[in-house]
Amino acid sequence: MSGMEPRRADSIAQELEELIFSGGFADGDRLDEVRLAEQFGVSRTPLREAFQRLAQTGLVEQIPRRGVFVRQPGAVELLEMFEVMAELEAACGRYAARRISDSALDDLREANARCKAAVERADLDAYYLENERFHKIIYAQSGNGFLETEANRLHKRLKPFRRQQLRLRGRMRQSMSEHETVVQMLTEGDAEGAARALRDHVAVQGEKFHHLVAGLKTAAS
Amino acid sequence: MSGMEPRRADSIAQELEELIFSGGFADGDRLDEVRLAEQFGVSRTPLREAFQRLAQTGLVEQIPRRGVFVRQPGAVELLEMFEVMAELEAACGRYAARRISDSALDDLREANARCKAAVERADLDAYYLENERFHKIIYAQSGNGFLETEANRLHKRLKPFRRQQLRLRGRMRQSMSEHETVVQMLTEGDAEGAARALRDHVAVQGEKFHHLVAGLKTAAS
DNA sequence: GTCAATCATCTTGTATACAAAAAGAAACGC
DNA sequence: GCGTTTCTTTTTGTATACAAGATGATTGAC
Repeated sequence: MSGMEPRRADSIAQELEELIFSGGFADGDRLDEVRLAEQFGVSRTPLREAFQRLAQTGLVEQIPRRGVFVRQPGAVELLEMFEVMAELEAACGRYAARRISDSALDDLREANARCKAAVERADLDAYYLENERFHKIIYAQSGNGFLETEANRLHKRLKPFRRQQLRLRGRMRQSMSEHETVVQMLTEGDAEGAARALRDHVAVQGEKFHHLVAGLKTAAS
Repeated sequence: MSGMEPRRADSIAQELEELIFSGGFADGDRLDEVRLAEQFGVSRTPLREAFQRLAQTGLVEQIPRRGVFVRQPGAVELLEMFEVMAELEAACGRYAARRISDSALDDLREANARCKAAVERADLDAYYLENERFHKIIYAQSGNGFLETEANRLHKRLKPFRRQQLRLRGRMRQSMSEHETVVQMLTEGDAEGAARALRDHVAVQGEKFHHLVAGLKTAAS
């Protein structure tokens, strides 16, 4: 995909991102420049560059003259992000309903079929992969490159949380039927219908997750 | 507002931002690290930090081992950005219709009245300022902090372009009447109506601007 | 004369060195 | 004993030095 050798700072940013996503750090943890530098075997310079990349996506907060601290979103902020994701997806759907190509519609149906197969096998990983394909096709078919980029950005940030939410009982099956509604609306060229279907589809994910997290908190207290 | 001394890199990023916004650089121009460093009287290190800030907001593009290049959006990309802005504002409006407080509604009416006064005086600067207040109130009243942040981010980026578009004949007056529709919808708690009014209000700005730029290009060729 | 290869130069990326600010510890006064 | 103040230590921010890739010129082959 890219024959270009990435700069060291880039790969470090990616690795740190993975670490934070996978729960390697708690909310508020300070990222020690010197410790991480020797851990990665580089100097502080590329690390500081990596920190800025992370700050840009909101994964860490840089406080001047204090340091950088990981920022794991709480239940409320997560719900807010899912709400925005729902709006972006709705917008993609509205545009895509008017602009989507026949071949893209076929791709959508194909991804959906593979999703269905994954549900039958209860294969969470496969489902997750095809689900992502499904959504990215819609982003692209919005015909708005900026919208597509923004949607992908937020989609990526919500990735680790969406996954947990899928584990809820019956969620995969429900999600599938929502996908089918989306495809139908896009096929009919119903812009508002597609927008509504996508908004609800994504918003429900956020709400489920919100309940999940809120529930955990209550249980822990 | 902030008693905190900003780091040097921050202020440099801001200055560069201003420079790019105000047309100090053309699309594709390369930002020379050493030249700018001595121009600002600092070393390359804080400049490189500043570059990353700018890359994050999309003002410049960093190409590994090549350098950073300013990226002035063209007519198409600008239209795309306005379309996304329209969707974000519509979302703010939809939420705000259910959540807005009475005092915020008063603030909105007040800002609108000052807008009107500015139109009468044909005072572009005053109009622009109050218009911004108007929109930011709606972002805040969405009750979704993440949405508010994202809306403000894009709003800021579109700032220099929105301004030019206001110069079109009759645009300020039209914009005013659109504002009044928005206030009415929010007062009535009509979520979909507020969303539609705001989407149209912002989308038309993008379209006007698109025509404006496209027209310039055609005339120049 | 054109094209290719090599070499010189310039630019970016990284490492190290230094300065200044914040955090923490110890001494002092009450 | 508690709070305050000073001093030490740690940590961030910036400058400089060095390494490696990219650009452009020069040379040579055909």
